[in-house]
Amino acid sequence: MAATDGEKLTNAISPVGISGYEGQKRTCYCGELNEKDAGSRVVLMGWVNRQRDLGELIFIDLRDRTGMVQVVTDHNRSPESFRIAKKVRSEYVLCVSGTVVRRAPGTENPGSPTGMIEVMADDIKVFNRAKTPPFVIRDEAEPDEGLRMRYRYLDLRRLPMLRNLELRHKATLAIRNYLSQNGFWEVETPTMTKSTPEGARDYLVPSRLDPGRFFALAQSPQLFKQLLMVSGVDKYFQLARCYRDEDLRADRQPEFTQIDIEVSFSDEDQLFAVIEGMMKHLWKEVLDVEIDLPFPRMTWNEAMERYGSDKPDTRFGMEIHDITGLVQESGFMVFRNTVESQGTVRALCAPGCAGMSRQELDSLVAQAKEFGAAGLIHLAYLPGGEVKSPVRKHLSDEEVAGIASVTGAREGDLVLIVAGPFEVAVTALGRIRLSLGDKLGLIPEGKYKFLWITEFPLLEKNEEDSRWQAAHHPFTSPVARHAHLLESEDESDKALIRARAYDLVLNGVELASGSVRIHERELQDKMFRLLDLSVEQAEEKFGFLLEAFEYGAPPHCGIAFGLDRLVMLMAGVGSIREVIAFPKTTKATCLLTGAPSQVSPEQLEELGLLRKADKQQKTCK
RNA sequence: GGAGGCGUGGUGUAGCUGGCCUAACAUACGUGCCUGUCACGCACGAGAUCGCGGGUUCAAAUCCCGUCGCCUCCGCCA
Repeated sequence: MAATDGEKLTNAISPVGISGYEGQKRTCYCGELNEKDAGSRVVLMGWVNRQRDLGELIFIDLRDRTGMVQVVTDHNRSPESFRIAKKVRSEYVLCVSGTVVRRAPGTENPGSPTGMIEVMADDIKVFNRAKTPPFVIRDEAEPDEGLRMRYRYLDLRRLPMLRNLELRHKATLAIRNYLSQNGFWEVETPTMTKSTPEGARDYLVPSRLDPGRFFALAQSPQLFKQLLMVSGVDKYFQLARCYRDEDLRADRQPEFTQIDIEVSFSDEDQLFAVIEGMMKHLWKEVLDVEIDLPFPRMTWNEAMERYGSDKPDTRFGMEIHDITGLVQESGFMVFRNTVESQGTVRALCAPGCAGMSRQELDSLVAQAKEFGAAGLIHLAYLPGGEVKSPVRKHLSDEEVAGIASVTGAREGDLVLIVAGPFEVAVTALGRIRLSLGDKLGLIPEGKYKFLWITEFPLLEKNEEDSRWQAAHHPFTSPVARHAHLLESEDESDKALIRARAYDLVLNGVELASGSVRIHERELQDKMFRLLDLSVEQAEEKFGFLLEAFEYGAPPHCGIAFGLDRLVMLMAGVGSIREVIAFPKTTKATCLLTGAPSQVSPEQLEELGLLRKADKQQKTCK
């Protein structure tokens, strides 16, 4: 029990005697010792991972951030250190002096990197004792994540977590080095800035000196980096903390880090080359993995057509196929009606899945519906040539054969079909593709498939008020061939305009996002008109940027990486919390510090958030 | 805003079609023994009113309702 431990710690007469740190120098780290060190005297400092007391012989696994090494004491050799070792417990903090020796034949531990040697202790000092930790600090242990976050400092003691922190450090260092060598300057921008009306919800900071007014924590340095281009910084980058008050996910935290980059007098091709070089450098430096350049490029349209996603995982195939032409005169009315109402019919082939059970099929249908599809049709191409499907009787033999031919389905395969509006049909199948790919084990481990997605739609319709809004942000250039559509009278043309916006995708994860910016005032004004923004509104929201652009803005473009996601993928873990030292829960709280917390009425009053009267009322309660 | 999963000694789990549960197992913890362990071993011991609140019942860890916490997903994230 915690209380008992506390008593033990404070009341027990120390049998070991805690030593202060008196300048004794550590000579090396535990995990770095090997056979070459045999014979040398060392001074180690670290935590007790485990003590094994064999009576007249005691082993201690001493741990620091590099790893572990076995310390031995026997009572003949050093009675004093033996006496101390006897009382040592897990997580005690020790200074061990001794000699590295090769282990006797037959006592080596091939399972440990330092298993060929051990340290014969002739002096052990205890810097500190430790309560029994709330969970075992061992690499493979996986306690409840809430508990890990509550005691994050203990969770981070686990070597895999320390590895993640180290990896993150190496990654950011490699990025800084690479960008600096390529002429980029790191410039800091304000985190306390002006609230932006569009985009994510802001975290607000009240101004004491200007009661009733608020700063917003920056959602990104977007506007500042464009101002820096106007300033002639030319090549900018920043590892910037960003804050967004939106619901959390495994890959989303309320505060996160962007690798923010912007360059002047460059187009996509030049920027892509710099970024590709950065990724190559990063993977080589940190993971010692060679990656191939250049990265393939795919337009947004093609990505949606083939993978039903704007961040396709191209580590495996199972692509989506268009069978609209095949079924436009189908006897199955769902298909025919879809085609007549300008919809589309798409299919994908799940290899070897013809034998799927009723239950598994039902779950696929449920998934498809969850992803927005009206339904999901399946055709099982059974071994022997028979085709089983709830709609088999509505389909002609030609249709059945045609679908097999287009999707590449063979005997034993299952074809899944969704009919509906383009984006609905392909995204539903795209999600099914991912979930099946995972289930069928089609996704290879250890592969890095980078991919540029280009020509995103410039605008998208806001579902709530059906207004057009910028898909990326309002300063994104349209592609030249669509510039004329900006002024088109035809409303449906707006959906067709493509932007000079791009994402870098890795293994199905959006790693980075950017665009070529508008740097001419007239084009920008057209853009605002398109977004139904009046001159006044634009002025109110981004006036300072528009004004800056009137003093000579260079053409510029940029990109921003989610550093947390990048490191997550490099570390091979499933959540960015694993690569963030002190993450927040899915309710955006910090279990370690207890933030967010209440503040005193005095504090609120000082900030102008509480009137004196309210305060008195509150205190009276 | 919505859907789902989980919550039982310090930790990880079992039990959860109600009663034989006076809650099991492993590990950690405490004491003792042990000179080659490395998930050390052996013996003994201590440790949980089953997240919290309410209900149903003769009887609730178990069923129902609510609530809190953690996680996953949808919406959301210019």
